[in-house]
Amino acid sequence: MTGTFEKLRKYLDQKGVKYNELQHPAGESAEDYHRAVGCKWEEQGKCLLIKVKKDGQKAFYIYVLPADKKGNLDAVKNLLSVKEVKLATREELQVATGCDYGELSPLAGATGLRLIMDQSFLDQENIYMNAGDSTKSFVIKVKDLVEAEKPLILEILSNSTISHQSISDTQKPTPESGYSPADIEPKWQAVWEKEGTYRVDLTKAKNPYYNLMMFPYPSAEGLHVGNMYAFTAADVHGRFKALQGYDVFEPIGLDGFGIHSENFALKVGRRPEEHAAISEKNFYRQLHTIGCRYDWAHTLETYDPSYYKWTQWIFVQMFKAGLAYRGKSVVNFCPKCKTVLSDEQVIDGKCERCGTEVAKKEMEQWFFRITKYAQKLLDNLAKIDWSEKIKTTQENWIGRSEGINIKHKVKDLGIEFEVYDSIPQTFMAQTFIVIAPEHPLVEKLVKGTKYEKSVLDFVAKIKRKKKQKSFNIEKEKEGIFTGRYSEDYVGTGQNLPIWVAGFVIKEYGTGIVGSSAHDERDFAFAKQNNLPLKPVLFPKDKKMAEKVRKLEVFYREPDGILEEPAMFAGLRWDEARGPIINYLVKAGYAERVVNYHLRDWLISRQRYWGPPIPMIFCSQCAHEGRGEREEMPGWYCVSEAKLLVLLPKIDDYQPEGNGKGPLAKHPEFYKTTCPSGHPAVRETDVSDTFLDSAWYELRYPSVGSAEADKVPFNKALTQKWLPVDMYTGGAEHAVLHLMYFRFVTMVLHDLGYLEFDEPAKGFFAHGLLVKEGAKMSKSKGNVVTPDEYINRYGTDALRLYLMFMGPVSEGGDFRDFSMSGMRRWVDRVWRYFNAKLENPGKEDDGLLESNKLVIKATDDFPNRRYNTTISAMMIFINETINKQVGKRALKNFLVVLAPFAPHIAEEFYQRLLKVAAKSNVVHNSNTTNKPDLSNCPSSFRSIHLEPWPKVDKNLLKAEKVTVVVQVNGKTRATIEMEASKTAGKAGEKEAINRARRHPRVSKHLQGRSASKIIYLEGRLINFVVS
RNA sequence: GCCGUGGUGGCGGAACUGGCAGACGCGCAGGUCUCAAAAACCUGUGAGGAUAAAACCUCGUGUGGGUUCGAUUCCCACCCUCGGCACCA
Repeated sequence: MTGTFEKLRKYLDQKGVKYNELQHPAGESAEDYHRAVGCKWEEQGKCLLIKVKKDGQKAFYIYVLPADKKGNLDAVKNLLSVKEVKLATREELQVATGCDYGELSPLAGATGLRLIMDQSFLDQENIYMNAGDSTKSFVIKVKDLVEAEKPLILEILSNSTISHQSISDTQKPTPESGYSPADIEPKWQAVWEKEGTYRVDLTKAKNPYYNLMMFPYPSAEGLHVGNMYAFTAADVHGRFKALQGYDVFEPIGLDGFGIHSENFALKVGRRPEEHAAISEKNFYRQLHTIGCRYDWAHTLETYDPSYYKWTQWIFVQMFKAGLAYRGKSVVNFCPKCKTVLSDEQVIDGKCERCGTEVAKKEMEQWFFRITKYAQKLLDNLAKIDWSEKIKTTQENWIGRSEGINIKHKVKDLGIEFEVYDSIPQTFMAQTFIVIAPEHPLVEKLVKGTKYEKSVLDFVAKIKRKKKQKSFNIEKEKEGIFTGRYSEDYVGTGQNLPIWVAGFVIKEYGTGIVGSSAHDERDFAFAKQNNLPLKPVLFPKDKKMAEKVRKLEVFYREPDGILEEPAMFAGLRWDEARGPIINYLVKAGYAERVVNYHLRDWLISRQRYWGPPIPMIFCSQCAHEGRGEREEMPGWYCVSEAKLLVLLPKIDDYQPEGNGKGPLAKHPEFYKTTCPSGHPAVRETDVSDTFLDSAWYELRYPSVGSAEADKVPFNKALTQKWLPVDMYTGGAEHAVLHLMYFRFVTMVLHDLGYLEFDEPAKGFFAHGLLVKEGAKMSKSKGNVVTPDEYINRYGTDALRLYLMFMGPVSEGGDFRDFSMSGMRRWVDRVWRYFNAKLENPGKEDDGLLESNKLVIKATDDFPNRRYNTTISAMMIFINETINKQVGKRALKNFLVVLAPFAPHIAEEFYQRLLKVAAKSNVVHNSNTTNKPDLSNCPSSFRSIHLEPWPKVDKNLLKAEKVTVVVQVNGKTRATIEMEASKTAGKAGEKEAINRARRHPRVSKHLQGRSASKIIYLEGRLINFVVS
């Protein structure tokens, strides 16, 4: 490496090129720098290569990466006054430059000069030149540089013949290592498939382990590297379990029904089912390449009629159990997707799928009564082994709140109503009542009074504002008096005025709130509307208390002291809660209630691409008050025998946003008869995509089974394999998918279909893989597909790279900088094994090292600390590369490697078996991409089904230990001792004596006496001196 | 505001249960080999000081306190990051 900064300076000086130096802010990494410069790493575009030979010495390469290819090309032509400039792809550049090594990005790893273009070659005067030192670079005028190098550049351009080579050519084995993932990976994938290495006999398996990962929805751009990150993490776990002797069932499928897929299909002008067919093919192709141990005999797609028939069946069960109902309410409506959304699907007031601002609309919709299960969803959290983070999030989302409903009666009208209060300690402070504008009671209160018009106008205004999203929830403290009073409030004889206020939420509690001086909102509302306030809680500080009394400040703290009612005076706010609730309940003024934040699951979607909701409505029956369920006259579910309700192929499948789905335009679909034979109509809405994925884990084992079209899930298989042992997925689904997933299982349990009431025993939340600090998304254009990287580095190296980034739970930042480093390591392993297998050591050689590795790995795997396992493997290679290593140690290493790099591990394990069998057959690595299975032995023994190595503890006993010697807690020396000699009194004495004699220690002990000596056997000695 | 998570070199990260801070890797620097590259291999790499060179010394895990022979780890207070929730009465 000669591309030093100073050399570059010298070069520029020599050429007379003017430059400025740019010092990068401290702490900026090369990545930060490149980002700042605005260069996109993943630019698929072409770049211009200029080779600059310098004074017969070393060569610099200048890479110009234009953002806008066409414009820049012309600019380059102009500058150089040439007719033609050829652009090369990165691969071509590699070939042309001979830089055919791991790091293929033209901007990274290139020796010598790097020239990075920001945006436009034409407009951008300055370019940044950075020579190896990422902390500073030169800022040079483009023209100056090109002018100085013109003769050379011209010469090079005229001479260089950039040949067109395909990507696969770049993967040709390098002569040094001979490692070619393009050869071995498809080869072993084919062998595993042929041998059924990952296929489990679902009925006979003795040790079942269901390893599930959240299936992807087939998006437009294909499987991205974030999916692969999650899948690899889950797969490593599954592979480890298999090595431990479990029969691991690891299925995969596609969540291809729903708005997201439909929106994309619409965008590209393709029919949803056509898009599904195309993306299915692509996804399964990609999923085959990422090296996971999928069971390809048990795939499912949610849009497959044989699947969604049973999604509809679940709807029917919900209806029969009284858990599906129609409700009219203000719902979230996405104007772009032209459909309603559940609360969970609205993020920051925007549509979860498309980011459009969500509007409020009053519509009648299908709901699932998930709130009925709120308590169970909460209680069961205690018995499942899910990550705490997810549990907490669910807990918060369910939002259980305990309190009381205080009884009220409207004066003169006699209407009774209740007011929810979760902090009733300050009930004596309540001086007025506020009611939500949407509350039905409002109309009754003002009917026929002089307040009627103004109140109803106010209500209309607030409704309008909320609809238009112009209701500022932070600031609005508007309200209006209804003219009514609550009579004799909790027996105090006081009448409290009833107001309508925009800030009250109709859906929470009773939609009516008792207001006091000890609630911030009420406080502000009262001040604005000149309502009385009566503080009853005061801080201990006299001055502060006076301020509270004068209503100068708002106050509510747990250590405040209550003054009223008299019987509780002197109690602290936090200790008064229980007694006060007891008092109010006993006196009959209130009753205990529990409220939840969780709302019912809005299930209908006015779209095309989903399972039609299997319901029929008969207006005649409705009129006569007949129906399948008493509370829902006119409604019948499609009988189980008549399922499936097939989604018809229609041409006008685009959503119109008129409150009805596209199916509503098709009488041939919706015209039917009710069970009594009257003409009736089918429901034309489809169900939410989250219903599709709320039960898929139940289906996987039964896919392809004899009665797959007769039952949603086979009873025996379900009993054997479920609940899921380990479920891996993203934390972002904590309140969406994971809540519905649990809910559906609970319902099916209560209906007697399942013996368990939780779908997954374990859940692991993987972190998010981001791209240079930003979330990968199509809109940002930074979605990375694994294909490209698999082509360049191989699946094994990519898997290792992803798992080495850090703990899987934390996610990571995908950058292609260090990936070449991992490929280098895989190359190193390749050479290592070639050498070791050629000349294996004695049986015990390397066993100590491999034992240490196995111990570390055994420890790390359950915690998914894969990064440290990989680190331990690197240490093993480093420690033994120049030593003799026996076959046992080699095998141990390969077993640990296998979950991460399944192909290379298999490759060398098979060679190892041959060596062990003293066979003279030398394995020829194929040079074609076609897998050659001819030399695959019939009695194929895959490394992936080998038992996890046992640790030989005797070996470790013989090892020397390092004892740390400290003086006053500061490490001054270390001494080596045999582990066996550090034990007991004798060991202590020996160790201390040796420590004292150590020059570095004695120096610090000189002239001072140790008042205390701490000895930890075999680990540490600490001399405490004054 | 509430709930949760985290803060360690140039970067990703490591450190068992309170016991050598910075494993492993990336990057960078120097070297070997090369006509020259690439690859490979070797060496160095927290900061500061000291020295001809070493040995060595001091500081250092967001900030300030505390507990301890000893603190990245435990306790208290604060600051910041990133998630999630939020007029929930």
